Amino acid sequence: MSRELKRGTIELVLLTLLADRERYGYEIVSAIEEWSGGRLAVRDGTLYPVLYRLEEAGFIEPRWETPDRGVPRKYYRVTDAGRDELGRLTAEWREFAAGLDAILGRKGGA
Amino acid sequence: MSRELKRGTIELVLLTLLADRERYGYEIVSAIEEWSGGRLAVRDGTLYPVLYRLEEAGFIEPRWETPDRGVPRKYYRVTDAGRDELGRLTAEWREFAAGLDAILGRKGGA
DNA sequence: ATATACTATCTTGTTATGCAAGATAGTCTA
DNA sequence: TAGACTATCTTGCATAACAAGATAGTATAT
Repeated sequence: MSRELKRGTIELVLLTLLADRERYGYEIVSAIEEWSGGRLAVRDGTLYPVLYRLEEAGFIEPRWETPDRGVPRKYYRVTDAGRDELGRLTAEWREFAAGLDAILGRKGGA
Repeated sequence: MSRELKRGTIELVLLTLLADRERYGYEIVSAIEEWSGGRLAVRDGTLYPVLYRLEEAGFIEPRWETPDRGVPRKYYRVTDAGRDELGRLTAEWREFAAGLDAILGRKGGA
């Protein structure tokens, strides 16, 4: 899977997964593979910087959970602004995919 | 339109347009807007380097046309290797879009 | 005890590429 | 003689995905 195609879509993917429910970073890696039917994969070294970008932009909020046993987990949830952004990014993706599908000749894309 | 979404798709777009028929660079800029229904746009400063990449890879071939009047035009046509690459890129795009749509279309659940 | 493997977060350096901005040059009209 | 338009091409910048590695706790086996 080409690295370049993923550009600009990972934030959309993360917001979608976190809008479903609160998740922690390491969990998201496997969720992406599962939700995409094995078609998409993202490394954790890619994931964390994206989470920080989203947090700094106010789209998601972290919450540490430190269990008696086990490694601490940092759970993220989507803010109201994050849901707005999710809607915006989704619309942008659909518009882009529709434009590309129109060029490829596929009818009724996105 | 986000710059990042276009990443890795411009070569696919160019090969598609040039597989339709021979075209020159400046013409492709407007063809992209037309074919995409106004949804996609690419600057000429973006286009020419991509054409050189495709030419160097052996996917397209140039042909200068110098009319008695007017600025010379460099027409590109797709090679056999270019058609193979077009098929490969198209499949990759469809796989990626299917994966992302699967994530976007999934409402809750495991 | 120690080695391996797994969970989990985080950082650094590399690389690819789309684009803004500008250079160059010919044509056409006012 | 100026402006707008066609047409190709170059330079430098910003962004983001990733490989690779660091850190650290837990679990199992030998």
